[in-house]
Amino acid sequence: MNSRCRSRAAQILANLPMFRSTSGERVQALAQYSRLEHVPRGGVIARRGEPSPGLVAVAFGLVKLSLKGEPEKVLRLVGPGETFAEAALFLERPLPVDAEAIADTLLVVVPAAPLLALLDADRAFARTLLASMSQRMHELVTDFQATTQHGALERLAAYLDSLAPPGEEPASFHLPATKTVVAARLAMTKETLSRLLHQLAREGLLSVSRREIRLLDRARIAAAARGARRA
Amino acid sequence: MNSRCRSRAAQILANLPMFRSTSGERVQALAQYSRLEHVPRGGVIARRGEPSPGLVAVAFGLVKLSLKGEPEKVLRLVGPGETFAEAALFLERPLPVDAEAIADTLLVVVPAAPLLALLDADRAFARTLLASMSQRMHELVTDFQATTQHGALERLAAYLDSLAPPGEEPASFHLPATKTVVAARLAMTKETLSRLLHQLAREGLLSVSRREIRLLDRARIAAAARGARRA
DNA sequence: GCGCTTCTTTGATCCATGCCAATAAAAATT
DNA sequence: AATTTTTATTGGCATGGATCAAAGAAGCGC
Repeated sequence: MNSRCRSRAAQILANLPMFRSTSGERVQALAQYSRLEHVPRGGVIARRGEPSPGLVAVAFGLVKLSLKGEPEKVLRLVGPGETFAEAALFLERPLPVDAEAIADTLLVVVPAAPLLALLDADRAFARTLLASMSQRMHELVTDFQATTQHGALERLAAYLDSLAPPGEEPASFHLPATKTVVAARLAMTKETLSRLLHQLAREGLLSVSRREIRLLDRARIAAAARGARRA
Repeated sequence: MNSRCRSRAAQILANLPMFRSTSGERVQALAQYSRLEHVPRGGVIARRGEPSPGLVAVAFGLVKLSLKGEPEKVLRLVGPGETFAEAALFLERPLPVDAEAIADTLLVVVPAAPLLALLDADRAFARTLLASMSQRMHELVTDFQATTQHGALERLAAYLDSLAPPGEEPASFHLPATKTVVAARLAMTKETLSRLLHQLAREGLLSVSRREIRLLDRARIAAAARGARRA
């Protein structure tokens, strides 16, 4: 890897929350061992069952982590500034998920060895990493709860509410991926998603156009997320 | 806490995989700051939304970690030699689950502060803890997959297969809790569990008596777990 | 811009599970 | 052993969401 790439990698890594408190030099050192990987839309990054490639950070693009099977379940959509596969660093076990780029994506892949070394060298890093994994765990549990205890409509409402930028109403934003992928992320079929979205539109809570969502009545969206019965 | 308790706590902690590579002295030190807690069957250990009490280890008994709501979902049953609430040590967020003793239980509760100190002092501990959390994460993902992608019968078969001791056939063992709790652990109602168990019994794959399960045909149980259609 | 491919919508039907209710059986309590 | 409380079984019914099928729309490469 040439020096331009190395400094690019260092820059990307330095911006991760995980390395917030790590010195610039150490991040540089990490970048030395890392590689940049460009993956086109649709490209496979890793397959379930393979050994982990190391810690993966997304510079730009979007990665879909999914559990293969019928139907496909999307565990997480990983965007710029986020990382995945941390947990696999500490287990011999192979990856439990498939990773695929669903947009043109640039990755920084940091192998396990230098990270383990950093763990010994930098005490703050250990805590930050632990915190980061704890956070991920918390999200998983929340998601699990949503999937097992709430209906499809509630999950959708909660998801939309979480995507909406804070502030002015009506809030407007884009879905991060195709509706088919979003549906899989929400543990429902695309048909169900389509129907629910149109139902909410009919009731005047939002409007949909292509991938753009406009929340017209956030209070009622939030209420729907909490499971309030509608008229 | 008197010295008898302290040494009891130290002994329990020392046997945890998490402290496998930690020196006896350090474990002793940890025990100094810990407290033993005896909780009767049915007793509440922590409620969702409360701040974490610290790392909790089970000496004997059984703890149910569950997501409250309709219906209740049991995330995990924590038995002797296991721990929970690690993740909460590194987040300000309150616990995402309820913890209740479902048998007479003895706990060792280690507050966050000495653990964080140990993290700095003992490099191996950081790795072991990370590995332990990664392991937990992996289990959660596996469970998530089972719940979202497999039917109730497959989940039950996989669960029974995982409980069965390796070796001789027919394998025989006890359910770790009442059928109602096991059902919640498997994300189904007790009615569904009852029906599935009797269905499998009728088909000759197993026999049930009280909480004792006897797997008569492990090959077919394993097949059912993989979703094979039955005649 | 044209045609191909992928995504989305909509309707009809089906079915695994949940929900309710009534026993029945077991376990705990006296 | 009798009583109460908790757990488990069984039947009947209701329903959310999956599945199948078939058009439409949008995006994409040529």
